[in-house]
Amino acid sequence: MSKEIASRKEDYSQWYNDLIIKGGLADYSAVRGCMVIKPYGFALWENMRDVLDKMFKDTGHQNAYFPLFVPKSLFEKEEQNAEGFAKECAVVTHYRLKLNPEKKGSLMVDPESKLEEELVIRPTSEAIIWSTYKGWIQSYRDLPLLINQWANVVRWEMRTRLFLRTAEFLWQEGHTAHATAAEAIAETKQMLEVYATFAEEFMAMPVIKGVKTPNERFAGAVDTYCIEALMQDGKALQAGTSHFLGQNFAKAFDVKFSDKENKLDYVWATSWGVSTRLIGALVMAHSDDDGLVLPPKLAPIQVVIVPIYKGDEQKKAIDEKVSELVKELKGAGVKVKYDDNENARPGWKFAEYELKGVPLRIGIGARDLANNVVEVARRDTKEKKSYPMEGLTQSITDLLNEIQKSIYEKAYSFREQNVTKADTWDEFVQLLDEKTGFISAHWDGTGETEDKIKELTKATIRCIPLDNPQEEGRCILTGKLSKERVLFARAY
RNA sequence: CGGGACGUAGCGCAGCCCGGUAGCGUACUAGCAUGGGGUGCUAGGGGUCGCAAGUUCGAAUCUUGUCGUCCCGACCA
Repeated sequence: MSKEIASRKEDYSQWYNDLIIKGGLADYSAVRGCMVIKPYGFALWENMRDVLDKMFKDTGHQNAYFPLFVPKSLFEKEEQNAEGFAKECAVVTHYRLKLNPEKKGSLMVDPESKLEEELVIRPTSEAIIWSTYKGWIQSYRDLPLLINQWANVVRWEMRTRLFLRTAEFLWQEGHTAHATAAEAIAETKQMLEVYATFAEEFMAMPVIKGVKTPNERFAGAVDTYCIEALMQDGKALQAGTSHFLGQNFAKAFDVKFSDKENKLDYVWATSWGVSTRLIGALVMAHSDDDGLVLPPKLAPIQVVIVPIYKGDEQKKAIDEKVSELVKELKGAGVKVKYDDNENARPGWKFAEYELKGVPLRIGIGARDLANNVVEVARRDTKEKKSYPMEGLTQSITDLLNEIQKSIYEKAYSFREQNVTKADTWDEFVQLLDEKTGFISAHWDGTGETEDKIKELTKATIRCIPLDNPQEEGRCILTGKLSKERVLFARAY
C-alpha cells in the first residue's frame, strides 16, 4: 500500500483529508485557507455545475457576471447584511506596490497608492448586484428579473477545511427581483426544490428541506430555506440555501418599480446559492475506508477498463477488443477510460481507481478474451462478476443506474436511522453524545433558548422541516409549550 | 485569537537530547525478469535541513527571533 488512508473510525477528519488529497481532488496551496482544486476535483465540479446550470435555465434564469470588488459604501447599505459579513471580509486598500528601498529585491505597498474608498472583496454579491438592478428596473414590465452568476467569493474564516470551508470558494448565486411577495416566495421555494432534486437525484444524497430559525437566517433575509444533509460521522451539513429577502435590499438600494396602476413600490427579492462545499458533502456522503465512492451521474470517469496481459501479443488482442468496447460505451453516453499505462500494474490500478471512486471497473485479460467475457467490479459493493461481451453496454448502463440508486438508498437508510426523537433534556444530551445525527425535539421558539442549547451542547437548530407535523409538546430546555418539533444537530 | 503538533529529496519520515562527511522508505531514471489486487532484483540521479541573526574552529542539531502549515477549540450564510 503506497497510499494509506486513515479509517473513518480511527480519525474521521484525517480520513476526509486523505480522500481529498490522495484521491486527487484538491491540494493545499501557498495561500493560507485556500486550496487548489485539481483536475479530477474540478471535473467533478464541472459536472455538478453543468447539471445545475441546465436546471436554472430550465426554470427561466440567465447567467451574468458582476465585479469581484464592492465599494465599501455600497456594501454597508443593507445594514444587517453588512454587519453579518463584516467580520470576515478581505478589503483592498491600495492599488500599487513599489520596490522597497530598505530591503533589496522586495516589494512594499506604495503608501501613495491608498484608495480613496476601500473595496470589499465580495463575500456575497447582493450589494453590487442590487446597486446595478436599480438601473435596470423601472416598471413591472422589467420583472421578474431572474439572474444567476457563477463566481468565486472570499470569506476570511478563522478555521478552514478543504471544500467544507475555504477562504475562497466557487459557487453560484441567484439574485431575482419580483413584483409581489408571493411571487418571490414561490421563487425561493422553487429554487429550494431545484437544490433538493439535484442533491437527491444526482448526488444521491438525501436532504431535509426546511426553514431556518431567525438566529440562523442569512444576514438581511426575511426567511432562509435550506437543505440539510447528514454526514457519516453524524454531523449535519447545510448543503444549500434559498433566501426570501423581502424588500430589504430593494429599500437599501432604492429599487422601485411602477405597477400597472402606475403606483411605485419596492421590488421583492430572493437569493440562493450552492458552492464547492457540495463536493465535501459528496465525499462524506458515500465514501468508505478504501476511498471515494462517487455517484455515476456525477463521476468524471464512470467506467475504467484495465487490461491484464503478458507480452505484446496479448496486449494487442486486448487493445483491439477494448477499442470496440470503448466506442460502443461512448456511443451510449458512458464516460469511459481505458487505462493501458504500461508503467502501472493491474493491482496498482485497481487500488487507484477505487481510491478515486470510479463506479465501475472492467478487467479484461487473455482468459476473458478466450471466454468472450469481462470481469466487472462495482466500487460501492466491491462485488466482482463476469459479464458476457454480448449486451455488455446494456449491462454497464444498467449497473450504473443500479449503483446510483443503491448508494442513495444506503445514504437514505443511514439518515432515517439517525433522526431520533428526544422528549427530555437528558435524553437530548445523551443522544447528542452517543448516537449523534438529527434530533427531533420541541423548542419554545425563542432565540435565547436556542443560544443556550448551543452553548450547552454545541448543537444548533438545523431547520424546521417543511410540512412539519404540528404536535403539542414542551421545550426540552425550558419546558414551555411548543407546537412542533425542530431538528437539532451538531453541524459543519 | 487560545491550546497542541510540525517544517530535513516530489511525498512520508528518521537524525536533534549528547554539535563533527545528510540518511531511510516511497516516487523518479535505466536494464532484466514479472503481470487476474498497490511486483522482484541490480545500478543510478535528486537536498542552500522553512527563513534570519547569534554562540562555536565547526550548526539540521544549541540560543533568539521570524514566517508558514495542519489538528482541536472559539468564530462561521
